[in-house]
Amino acid sequence: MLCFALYDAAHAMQQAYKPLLDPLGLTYPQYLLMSALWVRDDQTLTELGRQLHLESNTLTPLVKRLEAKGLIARERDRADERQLRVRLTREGQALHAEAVRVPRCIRAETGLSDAALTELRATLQALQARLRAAGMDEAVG
Amino acid sequence: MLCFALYDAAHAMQQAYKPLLDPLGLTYPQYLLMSALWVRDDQTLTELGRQLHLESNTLTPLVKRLEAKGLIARERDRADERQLRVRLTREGQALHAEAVRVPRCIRAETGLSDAALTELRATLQALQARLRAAGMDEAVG
DNA sequence: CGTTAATTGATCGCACACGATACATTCACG
DNA sequence: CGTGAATGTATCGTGTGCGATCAATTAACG
Repeated sequence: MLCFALYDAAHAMQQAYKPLLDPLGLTYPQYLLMSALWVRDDQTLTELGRQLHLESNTLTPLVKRLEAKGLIARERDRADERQLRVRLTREGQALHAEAVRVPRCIRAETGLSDAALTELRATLQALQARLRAAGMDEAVG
Repeated sequence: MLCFALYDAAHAMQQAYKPLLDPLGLTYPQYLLMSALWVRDDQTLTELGRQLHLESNTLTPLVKRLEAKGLIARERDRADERQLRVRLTREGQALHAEAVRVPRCIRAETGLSDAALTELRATLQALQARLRAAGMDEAVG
């Protein structure tokens, strides 16, 4: 059962992150969203949704909790007030410095070589793309 | 970011299962639990938890929902009344026949060869084991 | 210019998942 | 035997995720 191996490994990964993220006051999905903003700041909700493959019904409360922590700011786009722009606050930017060591700790725990890690990541990305493409076909056909 | 690739692929897998599980009236975690019972019937909650890596606070409502659907039966062990034994009902056993085609459909969607699928599964199992082992060490140390 | 269609977020309800805790049952020890 | 520790399950609160739906804003069309 590949499906269970994937489900199980994802849970194990989330639990491995937990002790590292707790001191930062972040949950795992919150960390992923912050990571997206650390790569590129000032994105709209739709843009973040496209990257994380999450809908507004998941993102809206997620973003609101990060706002409540003072890590990000939410404001409407002046040009198109339908769009919500999400930006890092000074605290949110500062947290990046503390968070940089997190992925290194995880990489150590996985015990994977650089090559193995890169290959696994590529395999998973391809798998995800295939599964989503199959889903799209089905919706069309 | 391996962590996101894993997170994302697991979500894609869950979404790929959805259209196949909807006709069966099962969610993805419910399907995984049923699969465990289809492999070995009449297990205690703790045994199921060890296989799925889930706690009682997740399993109890999950099992109750499957009981509400009439797929399983919950009853206390006669010898040790602390333990809850979970058994398939006739309907639960019958559902197995309808569910056998599900993993084949998914395997087709992944586009993975037998060898690639086996290797990926092994890699994920090893990764899960490493991450959980690292977590145990930390708890001890 | 005004009505309609499309886009964007937000809201609601349901189902996990987990930490912390409570409770009942059984076991171990004196 | 009786009492406290250990075991097994259930409950509570928080935080995702998603389907369905709604409101607000903008764009498109006659």
